[in-house]
Amino acid sequence: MTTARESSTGRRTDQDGPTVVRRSGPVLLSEVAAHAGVSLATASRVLSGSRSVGEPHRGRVLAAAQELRYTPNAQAQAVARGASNVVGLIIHDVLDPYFSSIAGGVMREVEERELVVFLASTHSDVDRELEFVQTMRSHRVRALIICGSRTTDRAHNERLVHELEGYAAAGGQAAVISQDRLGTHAVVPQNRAGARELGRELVRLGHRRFAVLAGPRGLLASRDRLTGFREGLAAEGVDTADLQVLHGDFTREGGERLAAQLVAEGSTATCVFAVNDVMALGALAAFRAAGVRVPEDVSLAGFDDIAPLRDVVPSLTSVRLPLAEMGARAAQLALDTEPQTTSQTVRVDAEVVLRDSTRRLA
Amino acid sequence: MTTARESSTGRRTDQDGPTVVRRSGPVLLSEVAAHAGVSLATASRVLSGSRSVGEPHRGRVLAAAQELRYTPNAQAQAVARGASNVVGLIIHDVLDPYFSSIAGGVMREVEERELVVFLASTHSDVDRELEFVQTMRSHRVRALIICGSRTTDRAHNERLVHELEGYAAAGGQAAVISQDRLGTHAVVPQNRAGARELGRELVRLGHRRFAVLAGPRGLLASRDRLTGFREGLAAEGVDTADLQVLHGDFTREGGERLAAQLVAEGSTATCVFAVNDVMALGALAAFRAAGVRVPEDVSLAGFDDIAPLRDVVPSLTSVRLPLAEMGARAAQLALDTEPQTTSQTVRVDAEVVLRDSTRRLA
DNA sequence: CTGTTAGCGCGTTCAA
DNA sequence: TTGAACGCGCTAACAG
Repeated sequence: MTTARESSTGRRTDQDGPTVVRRSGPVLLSEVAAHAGVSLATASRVLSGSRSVGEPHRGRVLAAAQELRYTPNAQAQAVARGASNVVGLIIHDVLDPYFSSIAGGVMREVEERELVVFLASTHSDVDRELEFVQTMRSHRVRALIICGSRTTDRAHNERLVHELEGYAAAGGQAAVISQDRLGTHAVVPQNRAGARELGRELVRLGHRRFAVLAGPRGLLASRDRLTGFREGLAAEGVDTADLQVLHGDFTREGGERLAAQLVAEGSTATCVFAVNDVMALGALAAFRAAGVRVPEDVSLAGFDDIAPLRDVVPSLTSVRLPLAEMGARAAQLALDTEPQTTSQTVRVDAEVVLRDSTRRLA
Repeated sequence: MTTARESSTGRRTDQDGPTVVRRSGPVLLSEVAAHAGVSLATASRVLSGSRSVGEPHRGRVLAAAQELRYTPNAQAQAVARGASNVVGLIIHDVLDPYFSSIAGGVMREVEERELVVFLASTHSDVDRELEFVQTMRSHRVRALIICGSRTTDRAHNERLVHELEGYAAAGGQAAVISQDRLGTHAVVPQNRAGARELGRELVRLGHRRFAVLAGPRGLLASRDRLTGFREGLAAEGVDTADLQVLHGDFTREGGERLAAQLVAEGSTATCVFAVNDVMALGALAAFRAAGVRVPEDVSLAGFDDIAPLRDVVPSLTSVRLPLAEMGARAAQLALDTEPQTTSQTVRVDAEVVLRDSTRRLA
């Protein structure tokens, strides 16, 4: 066996052996063409499946490609073709079932079209969100999907809109899953209406004194759900002036902390509404730890109806959102809409699902 | 406002207004250069942060880039530079907490290096796994991470190895999280040892009659855990000849179905080992539905110690795997190893965590 | 139907 | 330090 070093150009070493092909770096189309004895153009045509290929040649190119283990350079293809086949997806956290369910829906739709997805998680950091949008722009993603509640942070919103305008101007399609505030396509869960209906149902169960475990004040999803919940209570004749509202993180830990606080304060609420399910799960754990029984001592309701809810006892009352479908819908909006079209908004209904965690009061 | 149509080339329309720039498609580096009155090369230098830049120029380029909202074309950069900044990640399912935890770890490591991740989910379909490896190769990912148990499917393994050899030959780095069978770097959870220790602990709790809810027969993770479990029982003097083993899907539904079957058959086992936590969760639901109490009527243990376990009652005995760290470690192996180096294997210990779902027998 | 040629957007060498 | 020119791997006009 020869120990001949390869030429510094990193190209193939010419040897007299049969087909001993040592090389560094991927196989090139030009090599396939040469190996098949045709021009680069014809090789490109048969492998790109474009059109018109002579049968003596066609087969030889295919054979050469297979033998050489040729894999086209998607990046170069995208540059030459002027359009990439990747979709960007920005979420807060893969570990959060809310986001992973949506991601699942997006990916199903994306993979169906033989595209690839860039996934980035902001961990609720607005600066990272902005960075990722830039990164996605840079990679010329043909569609960009941003999910996660918008906030009242005007400065951030403006920068984001600015960035998205640049993206759109360059021919990119974007869709958000949350509130319709960015001038892009939008899949908008009916947070307010859903929470309103939940409020009404809970009052109908006989509850009058409520506490709400809310997210950060600037988070629109939390805000909308709180507003809707208030409306629901009011619609059923409950005075919401003294509604107890605690603000914390939009996470399991947030819910845990707030519920503990509720217990410590000796809240007299008979029913607690956590504005999302992960917070509700945290609250459930805190109540359990404090010896407060759900629903005997206090009723508990969440929002989103995430998958892990299936495995908790008592089963948790929630407001169902078709998460996977929302993701899929957003992907459709971004992928199947003609550029230069006015952006569309898809409203998604939320449905109250009463379960064991909310009891009927005597 | 003029309604002048853009030229068919889609380039900028020359107008006399101040800086009215209508164009289609992204802003180009050449435009930034022109706008700054410098050559393309200098513009490239300052924006790529390479070196030596005159201060009259440097500033003007930066200003022009900002004004024009220039975003470099990462694809073209990758082609010109000969190296991309994307990492490929192949998992089975984003919705499965096992995989999303690992994905979280991978992404943390990847984002720390200012890289991007391509995420693909196979839904346990080996053909899709192979397709995705090709796709990732095609996109010239600088690192590829494949997670999910290997199988005994020789044909598939060979094709996969073949594909990965091509990837490696082209200079790519790959790491698997599962078994070390692909000739790549590997992060290998000690499934067998973990299950063995679990078996011993359960016997020490007084159990003698066990049932195992296993995954598909060809799945190595399931097989290793079953083997280890057997060894653990045997080590404590339990005869495993008549160990009851049921095979099903490696999913929550699989666990649910098998547990229901166990109940229907009137199993006399006092302790059930589900080879992974999602199966255990499904089993728990099935037992609950059948009126079989855990752990009073039967003890139950799982494997992986996934996050959602926190919220189930009774708390589930499991074998802890540091999922996020495993993902991070795999990313490190693939990203921080010099190409042409022999592939490394990192063994990851699994730790038994006894909780309420497994009771001590009288 | 095929090969030649000119791009795609950018990095980088080479002189100047 | 700067700019002209070439190269990256591939697609798509254009002729033949």
